[in-house]
Amino acid sequence: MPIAKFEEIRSLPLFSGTRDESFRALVRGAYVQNFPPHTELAVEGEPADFLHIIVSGSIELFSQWQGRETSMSFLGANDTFILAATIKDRPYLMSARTLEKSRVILIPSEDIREVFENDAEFAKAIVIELATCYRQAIKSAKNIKLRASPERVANYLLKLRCKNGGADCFALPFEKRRIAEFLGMTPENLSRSFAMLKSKGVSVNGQEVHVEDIDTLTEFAHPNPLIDS
Amino acid sequence: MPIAKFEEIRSLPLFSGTRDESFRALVRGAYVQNFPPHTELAVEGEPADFLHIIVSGSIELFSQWQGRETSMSFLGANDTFILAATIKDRPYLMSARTLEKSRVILIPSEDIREVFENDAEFAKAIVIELATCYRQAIKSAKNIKLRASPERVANYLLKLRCKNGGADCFALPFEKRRIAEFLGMTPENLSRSFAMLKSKGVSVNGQEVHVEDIDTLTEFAHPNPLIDS
DNA sequence: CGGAACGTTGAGTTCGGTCAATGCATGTGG
DNA sequence: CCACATGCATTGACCGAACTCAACGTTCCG
Repeated sequence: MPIAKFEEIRSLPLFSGTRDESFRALVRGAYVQNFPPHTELAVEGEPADFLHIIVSGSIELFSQWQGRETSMSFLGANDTFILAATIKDRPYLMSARTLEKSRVILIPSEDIREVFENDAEFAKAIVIELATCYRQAIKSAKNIKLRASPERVANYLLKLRCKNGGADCFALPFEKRRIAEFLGMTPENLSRSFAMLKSKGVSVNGQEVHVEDIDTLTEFAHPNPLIDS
Repeated sequence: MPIAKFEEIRSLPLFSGTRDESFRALVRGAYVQNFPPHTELAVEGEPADFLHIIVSGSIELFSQWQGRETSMSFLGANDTFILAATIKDRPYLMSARTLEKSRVILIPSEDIREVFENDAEFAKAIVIELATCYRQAIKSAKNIKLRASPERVANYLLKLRCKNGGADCFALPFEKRRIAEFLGMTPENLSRSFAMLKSKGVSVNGQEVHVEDIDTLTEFAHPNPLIDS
């Protein structure tokens, strides 16, 4: 496998400190793949044979139980999944599907574990990535357990606004039904939350969001860095 | 600080592969402390100056927002907290309090980060510990998002039964109010769930639980290794 | 021009939370 | 030893939040 194909990930935080020799060992058995939208890349319960790194596109992690389904997180370019399963050599806890056309690099889990043993810088990068994922999971749990659904929606909009550089007008990044699942509510309820947030100076038309009164919205949402980062 | 004081943790998975030299560096600035019940050891939002390792006793991790509070997890002997904050040098996301008299070892976060850089075996142990915590957090989120409250209670009882060697009679390990918070419900609702589970062959008297019909309970709970491990 | 998927809205129901009263166990001080 | 206070657990009544189901409008595609 020519290393040139992987130049696009060489500079990612996960590999930036990695020795050239280690990097070559990582990409030796790796391959790049393009997936169409709505393709399942991983199914929960299956063994974690590859670490996945997203080059472009977007991917949803979700879980199912007894016919119910919930979104766990949305990933984009440069994100990885599912590192913990790779490290522990255990089955996936979540399934993954593409939301749009996506380009993904797959690295055999064994290679990850091997390089991890021999390259301290790579090990450090892995740990930081894992710690970040863990803290994100804790924040998500706090969001679900401590907030009512309109509060979760309000804080989600504030986060989106922030990601868009603080503009008062921006687009929802995914279908509303996906956002609803992610926020732990039904699509119907998300609609009602949007309707209710009109009184807080928010208007939603299709994918487009207008925040007309940031102060009122913020006062209602009570955003907190220990939940919303 | 005499190394003898720390012999009790030398054999923990986190340190079992660590070189003697590294271990000495870790315990040099460390200290052991005994805390009475209901003592706060950490407050969310504060900087993570120490990694905590529980020698004995039990500790609750919890979070607050807008006057509301929720239990995030219960820890016991040999568990650590809060590793991710130590690694990333960021504030705690959760507060910690003792539930009973507890003995805890505190290691300065800087020492952890330093030894991590120089001892590959220790780094590996850290990563495994972190990956375990992360997967536990994911399981917990799935439990909350995918299950109704009586289902969470039923599965919690099955897990307790398992921890007690499969005996059909065992004691709840904490106050019911704490268990309720942990399971994402009110104490009143936990009572009602217990009442409802009578029809599934469960009787709860005070701290004592009797599982009289494991098959019926299991059929209702639908336990899943990807949630309940 | 259908047909399909999504989003919204309304009506009805269920689940879970709030509040208040009671019971029970524990602990304290007289 | 008793009287009393305190805190937890339970129960019932009530309320509100969120889910279900159904209907309808819209958009997007074939």
